[in-house]
Amino acid sequence: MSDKRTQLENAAIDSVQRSGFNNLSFRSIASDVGIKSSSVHYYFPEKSDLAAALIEKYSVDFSDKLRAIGNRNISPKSKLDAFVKLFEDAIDDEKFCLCGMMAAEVYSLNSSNRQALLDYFQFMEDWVASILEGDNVSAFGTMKPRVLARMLVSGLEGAILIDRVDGRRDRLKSQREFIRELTKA
Amino acid sequence: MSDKRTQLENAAIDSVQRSGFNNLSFRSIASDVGIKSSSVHYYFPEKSDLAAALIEKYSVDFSDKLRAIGNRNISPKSKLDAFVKLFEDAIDDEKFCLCGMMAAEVYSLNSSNRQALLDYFQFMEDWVASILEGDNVSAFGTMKPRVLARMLVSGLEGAILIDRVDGRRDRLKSQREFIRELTKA
DNA sequence: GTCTATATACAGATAGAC
DNA sequence: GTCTATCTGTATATAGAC
Repeated sequence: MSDKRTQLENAAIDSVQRSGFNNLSFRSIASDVGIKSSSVHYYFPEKSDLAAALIEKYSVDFSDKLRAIGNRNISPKSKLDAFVKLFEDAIDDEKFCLCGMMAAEVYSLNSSNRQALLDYFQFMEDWVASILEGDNVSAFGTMKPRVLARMLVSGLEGAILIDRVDGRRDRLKSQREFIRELTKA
Repeated sequence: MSDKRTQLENAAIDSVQRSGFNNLSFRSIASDVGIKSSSVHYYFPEKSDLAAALIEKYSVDFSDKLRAIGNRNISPKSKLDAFVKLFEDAIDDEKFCLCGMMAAEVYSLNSSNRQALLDYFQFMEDWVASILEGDNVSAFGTMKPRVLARMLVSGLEGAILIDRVDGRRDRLKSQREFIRELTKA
């Protein structure tokens, strides 16, 4: 059993991915871990402190996963497929990407937390670009890996956003088809 | 000056595109049009009634714009560029797509309103596919127009979601590059 | 149609005891 | 660290006068 702070963060991340940061309450995560809402303020004085902790933890967990995939001795296609699977897993849990969710709620975030979101998306883009710069990846016209990486990051965030509405995976599947074309050379 | 109902809908749509449906209050739109919140209930008894009206109005306005673009005597590339410009205009007003925003907030919508969101995205996808099925559009490997259309819809929703965080257009620009490749044949 | 007034619920945040 | 108690603000929604 991890410490209370970690339990609170995990409960909060789960809640934000399902129902957003605005819908997240000190009361609800307190109840999840068996304490009172006033005690949550001991760990996170204001809600913006909680936001910062959630983005940070989610980003670190996610970048760890991407690095692990990147270090595997598999093809670029397999790496990108493993990447897409992270989004499919979220859909199966009826979850959106935490940073995608908070991007929609950007009006309720301070500038520091907005920057943290941008850092998350930038890291993802850089990771995808590094994969697309490898061998066995086909160009698409004159589009550079950087541009294709942006396409994939935007495409995956948009796909999970829409697919989550009905729980299907139609748009995520189209992203997979695109990756197949890019990596069949 | 349009009637009160229309004024309320316009104020509400603007508000949702900026700060979400959960953050929308009867009080705020009442204040926007100079009446009291209890009077808003005369037009929209419950918030779900308001949601339905907003999605409906936004969808009709949007599909009118797409049909107008489709009917112009211009190239497929120009049509898709005009399509992307709709998203750029939203970014410039610090707005997200209303249906994209409400898709993120899907947990607070009833099933009827969820279906209305899906109908919106489906219409957009069908429209893009119809453009991509025309002449002067290049295939990308074995990807069919339907799949490419899904790529563009997801990609544009994700691009505006992320770009809105810092007000830039980096990801929307990448979508434009993709369209350029598709339509340069 | 619009108002005042109100019921009910829940939010973030703080004070102070233990 | 966690609690009880409370302050203040805001939300949806309704009753009933005009």
